[in-house]
Amino acid sequence: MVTRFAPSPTGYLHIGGARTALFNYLFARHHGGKYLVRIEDTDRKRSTPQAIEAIHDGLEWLGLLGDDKPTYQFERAARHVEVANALLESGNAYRCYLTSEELQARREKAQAEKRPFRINSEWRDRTPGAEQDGQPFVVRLKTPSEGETVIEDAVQGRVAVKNEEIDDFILLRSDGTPTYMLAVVVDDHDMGVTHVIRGDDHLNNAFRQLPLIRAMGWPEPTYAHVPLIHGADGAKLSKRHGALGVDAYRDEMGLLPEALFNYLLRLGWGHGDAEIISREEATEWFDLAGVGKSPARFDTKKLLNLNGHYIREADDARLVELVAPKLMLDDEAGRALLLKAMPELKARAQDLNQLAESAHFLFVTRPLTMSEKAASLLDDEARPLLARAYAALAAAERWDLESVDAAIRTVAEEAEVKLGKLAQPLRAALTGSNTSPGIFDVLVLLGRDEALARIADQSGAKE
RNA sequence: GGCCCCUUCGUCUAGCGGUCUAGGACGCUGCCCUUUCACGGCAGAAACACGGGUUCGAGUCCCGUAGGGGUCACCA
Repeated sequence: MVTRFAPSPTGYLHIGGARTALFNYLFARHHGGKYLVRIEDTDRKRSTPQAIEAIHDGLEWLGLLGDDKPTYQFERAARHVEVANALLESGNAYRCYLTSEELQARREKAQAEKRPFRINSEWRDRTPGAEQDGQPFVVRLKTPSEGETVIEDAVQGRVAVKNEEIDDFILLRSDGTPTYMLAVVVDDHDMGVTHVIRGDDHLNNAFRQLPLIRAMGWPEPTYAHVPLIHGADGAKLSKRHGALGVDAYRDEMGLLPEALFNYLLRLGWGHGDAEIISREEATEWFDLAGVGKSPARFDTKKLLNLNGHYIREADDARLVELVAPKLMLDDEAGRALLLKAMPELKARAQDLNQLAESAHFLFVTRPLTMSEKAASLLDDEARPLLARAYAALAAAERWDLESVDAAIRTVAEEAEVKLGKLAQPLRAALTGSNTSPGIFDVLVLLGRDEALARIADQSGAKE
């Protein structure tokens, strides 16, 4: 059992491609088979090394690299031509001398007359004469013209198309280079691919590829055409709503790979009520029967919710490594402080950016700039309370959770105010914000000197 | 337009003829917890596109309608 993910390197690894890769990977793993990656770079004009790099990075980040080194389709061009020639020799393909201009003219004429257009090359049954000598030609496959072709698709079910709908598509261009349609079939065969799992935009292609496979007498793969992912508005996913490269999800959105993995898996596939699914469970449960036939819409909120879950589950040291660059933290002391604060910080972040932002207060230098809401907390009523808190904290013998807790609660009690009345201004003074981890945690994290200084800045208390 | 595919809460889905007064999750609303924000807990609003069949019985099968999507290159 062999599956493959075959992206064309004309851009980044987009979200739909990532899901296709995931399904191929999971299906192979589930059945103990092999999962391969093939770069479809036969379009030399549009394929770039940067795109290949981006795809590789994206797959690596998601843990979806192929089991072997990737195959590059362009390098196999000679083999593709060889197969085309074999087809020519066996009479399953023919040289067509129709030029693209002629074809274009026929297409337009058909359109003007509102007739469906089909390529109907007279060269299918015509032997080239002397005048064709040296003239450019393409090689076309002789597809069957009667009856129908049926595909038992593992996702779509039984799909039948009349053979008259299937045109004699091009195998070799007039410059002698192989087309995608030829290349996929040859490569899939040579790589031993048994299950072709891909976007359902390829379903129509399957009806062309099958006659080619049959002409060669090769074993037919099982097809599984997975519905495309749509944007939140139901339209095709475009750059505007989520068709970003996975690198953007990582770098800009601040996602963890396991969150995207889980989200993509649940998009179009379900396993009972399971929502949080580990890689191991996914491997154990994944099947093509569970893949829905209708396109799914991309939902950023749910993705973020999942990401929050995985952040809370993530190892603190790992999160420090991911967040430190966003804070431009390069010293050990800073990292140590971040690590110490991480259990409190990660409890309230949905993405790595929020996580970095929430840590910001730890590293700013006095005097703090107050957010609007923080500033409004520091009113005339609050300042004297802060001064009292300052005194109580300064007098504390030790500086740990227990003692600062006791000190602050005592101040609130003596001043006959609710704890919140004191905690909120304190939070503002200490963090410059109205939201933060628990106030006692903040005091301890900042340390005695820094904490007292920040309180003094806002209360007018003298050190 | 031709061909092909799809249609359960706003979204992702469970459902594979009776157990569905349709379940879960995200989101939303309310309450609880609480020093803030989150987390967590509890409660709630919210769907079988429509119309015909088949059947004792249909969200589940069939047909049509509407809506959505895909594809029609010497791109992949």
